[in-house]
Order: sequence, then structure tokens, then C-alpha cells
Amino acid sequence: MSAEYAGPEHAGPEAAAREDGARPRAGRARDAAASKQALLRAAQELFGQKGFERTTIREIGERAGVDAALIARYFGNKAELYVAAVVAEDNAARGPAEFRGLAQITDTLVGRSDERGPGPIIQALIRSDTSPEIRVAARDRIAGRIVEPLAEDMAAQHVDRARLRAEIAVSALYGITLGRSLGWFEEIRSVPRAELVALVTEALTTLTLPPGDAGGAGETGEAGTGAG
Amino acid sequence: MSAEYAGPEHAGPEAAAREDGARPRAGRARDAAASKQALLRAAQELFGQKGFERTTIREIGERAGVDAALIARYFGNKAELYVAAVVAEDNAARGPAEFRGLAQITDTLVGRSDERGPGPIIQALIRSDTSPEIRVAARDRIAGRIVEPLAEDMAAQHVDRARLRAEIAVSALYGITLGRSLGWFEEIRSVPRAELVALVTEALTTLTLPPGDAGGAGETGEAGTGAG
DNA sequence: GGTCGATGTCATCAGATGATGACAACCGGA
DNA sequence: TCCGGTTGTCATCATCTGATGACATCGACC
Repeated sequence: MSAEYAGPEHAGPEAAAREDGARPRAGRARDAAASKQALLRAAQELFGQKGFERTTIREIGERAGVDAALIARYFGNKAELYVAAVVAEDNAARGPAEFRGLAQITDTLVGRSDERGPGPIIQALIRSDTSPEIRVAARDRIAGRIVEPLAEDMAAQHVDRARLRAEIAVSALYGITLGRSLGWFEEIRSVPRAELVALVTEALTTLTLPPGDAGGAGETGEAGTGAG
Repeated sequence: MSAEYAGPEHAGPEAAAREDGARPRAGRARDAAASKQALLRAAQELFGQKGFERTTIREIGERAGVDAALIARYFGNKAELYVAAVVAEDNAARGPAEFRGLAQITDTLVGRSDERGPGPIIQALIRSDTSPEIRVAARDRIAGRIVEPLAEDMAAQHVDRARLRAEIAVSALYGITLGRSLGWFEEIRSVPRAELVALVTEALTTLTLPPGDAGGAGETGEAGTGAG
């Protein structure tokens, strides 16, 4: 099996969400907002699966059903499109307290990578082929959205070295996510998501629990920091 | 009294390991084995730092002090050179029981990435820009060298789901290694290696210990599976 | 000294890629 | 209907990259 994540097929350039408040202009063939959205969506998918360099703008245009030259018009260039994809990916992650508690985080990250592949954010992190701006953008997203809330929860429970432990936990989590979605090994790829999440949560809970609670690591379902 | 044929050692691509059984041909300026070795070494460094696509053969030749066209002559093409780099990296890792016990594994992997960057093997794993052959080669190396011994140790201690747990632990470990060497977050990058290894080993030990021993996860120094 | 294979150097090709600008098609309003 | 801006299409450029082959240089052997 290829390391490139094979995800569900995309729909066409329709179904674009119009967030700029423009009136619908129903049934219009020429729709800049829709084209832009289709490009962004295709970019999210392809960048998320193959990374920056390996994805060509022609490919993005083809998947979006739109001429690739429009990328330059709407996003400036390929790198800026990547940043836009990172931002979009991050915005899509704002669930209702989606990232609260280690078990939640694990389940969300694993689930998302199961459905859509690694995603542009982590691709930007693990590859050196992106510009510094892209990496900084991606890093800030993860730090602010996952690491910091987790570290705060832990600090509130008087965990020593909370920030460091949170960083380690998140890094480990991304390694596991990568190993699964890229098919590094056999079992981690085929194990049901729930079982994987349980095992991972169990292990990482050791890192995130307050000093005295180490013995309770066995209960994986509700384990973690501040789940609830 | 100076016998001339003990000629001055020229800096650059000397110190080649001659495995083809050719006679030494002392002091020869034109030395295919040395050139090949220099290319391989440069390839290990550059592929390990930047990955496959981002590294150009001209760059490798420049670092090796050798014309890049020799890559085609000695290795066939760029992809085969990558495979050679993976094999060389793997062979370099055969220390005396270097990968025995989780603490050992953690220390070795972190240490190596601290010194030399991620390395070509993990680069091949995390990126999709390499050919399937390269990925398979890299995957086999890690599976055979790290995951399987670890899983066997665990199985010998009657750990349930040993193989899966070993895969998870190794994946997590690579995530941490990546996070540190690529500088994802602040503290994981700057923390002393010993402290990081202790924390990581502590957490992963939960995964690798037999069912009843979960309480002993605190002793990080000797923790792990079959250390010593 | 001469020959020949091994080794190294160089120029160049073909393909891919990101970017750009000219041009065409479309739409809404005057 | 006519006009001007918007949107989409296309051809093309400059660059980079891996690969290839011709040629030069070296060293061993006769």
C-alpha cells in the first residue's frame, strides 16, 4: 500500500460554502467564490495527503475542476494557498470543546486522519519543503489549539513540567497518527480506532496525570486530563 | 628517507571501505571506492535532513566533493542511492544490543536524531515523495530492527497485544523524535536529552509492561522491557 | 613508450513545474 | 444594445532537476 493516503473521493467544485456574504446568484456558471472554495478544498486534500512540493498546482486545479491559473489570481501563489489551507483546516477543527481532555484529543486526531489523511498542518510540520512562514503558521495552530489547553489543564491539576509533558504527549500522538495513516506497520494500521484510542490514551495518561494518580492509568475510557 | 609512495593523504573522499576485494592501490588520486563512499555519506546527511525530493543530486555531489554524474555511474540513479543510504544507516545502527529495552531504544533514537537529524529512514517513512521500494526498505528496517525485538520481549512477559503495543510505542517515539529534531515546540526542543528520555520511557512503559506491573512505571531509569 | 580500461568532467537534453500575461467569454447595468 | 469589469482559458516563459553521453585524464600493464 502506498504511503499516500487514499481518502474518499471528492465531489466537484460545487457545494462551496460562501462565507463572504455575497448573494447566492443562483445557478451561475461563473462564480469566483465557488471557484476559490473548490481550489481551497482540493488544496486541503492534496496538500494534506502528499505535502507541499509533491502537490502541483495543475493537480489542484484538476481536482477542483478549475483552471490552475486561478490559484494565482485568488491566492497569489502556491505557498499562500498552502497557508490558506492550514487556516481552513484549523477553522474546521473548532468543534464544541473538541480538544478538551486527552481522550478527546486522541480520538479527534485519529479520527480525522482516518478520514482525511494527515492533513496540511501536520504535513507542514514534518516536512522541510515548506517555507518558514508556512511552518510557523502550522506550528502556531497546533500549539494554540492543542498543546496549550492541555498544558493548562495539567497545570491546574498541579502536574509538574506540564508544558513539556503536553508537548511530548502531542508529539507522540502525531507520531501514532502518522504511523497509522501512512501505514508504517501492520497492526497499527488495521486495528479498530476505538481500541487504538484506548491504548494510546492509557499510555499518554501516565504523562498527563498528577503525581499521585499513576495507578489509575488502567481506566482508559474516561482517562486523560479533564475529560468531561 | 622519505619513500614517496607513502604519499600525503589528501583531504576529502578517502577512508573508503573497499568491499569488492580490490587491492589497495595505495595513494591513488582516482579512487572509485572513495568517491562512492563520499557520495553515500553525503546522501545520508542530506536525505536525512531534507528528504528525498528536496535534496538534489548536484547538492550531494557538491557536498561529497565529487561530480554528481558519478551517482548515475555508481548507484544507478537517485532512488537507488536513497536505498543505499537507508541500508547504510541501518547497518550503522548495529550496536551491541543497542535496541534492547525501551529505555535503550528511546535513548538511541533521540540521541541519534539530536546528532544527525531525522535520518533517511524516518524521512522515507514520513514523506510520500519516495518510491514504494524505498518506503518498503525503510519500513522493513524499522520493523525488523526495533518493533519485532520489542514485541518479542513483551510477548515473553505475557503482555497482551504485544505487537500492536510495540508498534504504537515505536510510532509515538518517532513522533517525539520528530517533534524534537524539527523543533515543533519550545520545551521539547530545549529540554536535556536525559530528562526527555526519562519522561518518554515512563509514559511508554505503561504500554509495554505486563498487566499487573502498571504501578511500577515511576522508575524510569531501568524501566522498559527486558532492559539489561 | 604505448595501449586500454577505469575514473572524472562537462555540456546538454527532456520533462516537470510555478508563474505570468494576453485573450475570450460572461454578466449586469446604463 | 453597448460597455466595462469580472471570470475563465490558454499559451508560453524561465527555472530546476534527473539523466545521459561524449570527451578528457589517469594509472596499470605490456
